[in-house]
Amino acid sequence: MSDAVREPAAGGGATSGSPTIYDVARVAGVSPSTVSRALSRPGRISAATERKVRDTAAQLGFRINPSARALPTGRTMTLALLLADITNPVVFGIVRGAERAAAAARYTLVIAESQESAAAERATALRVGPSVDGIVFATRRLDSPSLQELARSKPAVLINRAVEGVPSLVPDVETGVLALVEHLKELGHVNVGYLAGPSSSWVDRQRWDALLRAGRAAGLRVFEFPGGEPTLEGGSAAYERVAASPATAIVAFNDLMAIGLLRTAQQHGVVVPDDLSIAGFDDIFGSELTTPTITTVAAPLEDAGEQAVGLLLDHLEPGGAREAPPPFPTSLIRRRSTGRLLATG
Amino acid sequence: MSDAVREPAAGGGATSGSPTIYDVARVAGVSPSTVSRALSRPGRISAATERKVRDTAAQLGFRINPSARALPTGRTMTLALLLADITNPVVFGIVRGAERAAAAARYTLVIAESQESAAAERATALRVGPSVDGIVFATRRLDSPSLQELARSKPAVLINRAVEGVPSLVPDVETGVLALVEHLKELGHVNVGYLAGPSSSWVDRQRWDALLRAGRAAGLRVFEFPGGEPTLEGGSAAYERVAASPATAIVAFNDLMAIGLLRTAQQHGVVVPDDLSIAGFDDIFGSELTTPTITTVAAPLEDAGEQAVGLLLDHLEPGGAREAPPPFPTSLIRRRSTGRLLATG
DNA sequence: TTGTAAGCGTTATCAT
DNA sequence: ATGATAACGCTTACAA
Repeated sequence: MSDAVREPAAGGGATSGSPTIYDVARVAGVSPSTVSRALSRPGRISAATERKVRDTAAQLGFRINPSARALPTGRTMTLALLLADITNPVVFGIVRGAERAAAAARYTLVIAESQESAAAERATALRVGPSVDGIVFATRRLDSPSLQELARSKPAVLINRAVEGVPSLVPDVETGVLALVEHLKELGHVNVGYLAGPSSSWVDRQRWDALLRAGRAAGLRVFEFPGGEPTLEGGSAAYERVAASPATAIVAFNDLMAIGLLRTAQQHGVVVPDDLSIAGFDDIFGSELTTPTITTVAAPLEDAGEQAVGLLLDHLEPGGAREAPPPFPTSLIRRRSTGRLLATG
Repeated sequence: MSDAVREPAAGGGATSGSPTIYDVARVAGVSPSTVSRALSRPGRISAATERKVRDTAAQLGFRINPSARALPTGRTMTLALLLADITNPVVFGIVRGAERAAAAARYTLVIAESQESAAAERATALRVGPSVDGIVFATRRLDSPSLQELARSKPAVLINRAVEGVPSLVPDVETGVLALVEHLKELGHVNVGYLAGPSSSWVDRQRWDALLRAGRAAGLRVFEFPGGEPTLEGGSAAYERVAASPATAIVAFNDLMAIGLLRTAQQHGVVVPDDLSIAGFDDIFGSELTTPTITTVAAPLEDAGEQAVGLLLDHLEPGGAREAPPPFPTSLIRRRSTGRLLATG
């Protein structure tokens, strides 16, 4: 049946592989432009012809060639999501949300990882740039000037980071941190240490700033441990410093570090939360698998990913540039890793 | 400096946006075809001209237009990875490996998720098909005929699944399961229950078959609990059945289910592994975060993802179709969720 | 409403 | 070794 299509081309175009609009046109008895219009511009054509064209297109198994379409239009219908680290659980939500939003808008999502360095991130952006209509940056190493420059040559949206002149989707850390500080204060903590993440992280600064402000306002003593890798190892590595400090509660840059710290502390005989309270950020998968489960400041990352793509899509429109969306909310999830300090001899 | 490029087109092509090979040709004083050759076919051209062309290309900030290139060549230099569920920790390794391999080969990786149904998976494959040179299927709902048909119209590779006529990368479950059975036997278990995953899963059948064989060979009594969702919930949901059964050790389809079962069992006062041993598959992030940590059969998923892309790339080559790669190894990771049964009154 | 024809930026086939 | 020139499959004025 569909073999009819495979026949050697009759005149027009070489029927090499999949049928083209020329094939559809010939079979439907219309011109190629009519086919094009019927398929991409419903309504600008008589209902009858449109129907006929769609039918024969379906019958021939016609699938539009995206590259061919992108050439005259300049639109690839593809978006890129740049990630620092795919295996970091924080990004799962973002990826899923972004993919969903892209698919819903009939866009294709390209995922690119660029662990190494700022240079690698730049290179990755430049590499995928030409094949996409826009980029969502969920990276952290790139400096603002580079980001601004990249955003100039290709529509871009930042997630979890704010840079002057580049649309972005950022969390409202304030709310979650405020709740966390309240929580710790209620539990009787006074000395609260912040286990910092990578120094290049915008989010890290936000979290520390919010903690500092809220902590002072609440009458707590807050201080910062130097930044480390945002991983289990990074958390583990901080244990000695934490143990040597006066902190009775630790707020880690993220759950990964919180868990790393938790495990190492436990290995050293520290009981959490009796001897030490630990909290994190992100509510990653795994945070409620530990014993005790991790108290954390969560954000709707899946929504964020979805909105980031939505924002990017808006900027792609001719009249685009919708105003900056409000920060997405964060909230405290109280679990078992925070508690009242146990009075010990 | 680079502003020179932005000048209104001089004769040739409309300099709308990024420079084309025509711009490079004009500036370098050669023909467009020479530019094309210099850029995509190093060596087929005089060293001097190639140098000149490359320099001016760099100077103008020329970036090749992938859509334009794809039109005559038919190669998009893009690959797709189809996933059933992005948030399932099992796929992280696969994604990372695949992305790495693709990037190394200068290919772009498209990620597409298709949770729902076989129909959704098919639709997704058809949707991304035209924009890519090949597809890696890491899905499970599609039936073999559909897969074979899809593979006919577009190079495809399967991961974690074997289908006649379609190249695939599958695990050697045997080895890991054998070790697991030995382990359980050593611990004194006799009645071993298998908590099955989705009935549509090829991997599920492999695991059960291997367990059945190895179990019988070892003189154990093995039996299967009806399949459930491969999630925490799926594992939790099976608790009642497990509790009612004679099993003293449970092998779950995957770690997610194992963890789900573990938690629900614990909530019911069951002590793992004293009262019940639990093991899983995949060694996902989170398996060593639980208390007790999960004994599991692991596979090098990152390598698998990398090799799947490699295999696909091979099939894209003219002389392609390298022979089927050997199954990738699996091995037992002994942790704390399995142990000797505690004698109780 | 529909058809004709000229691009879009590359590659590939010829010549030279 | 290099240069014209014709595709590649689609969109889009411009005509009819």
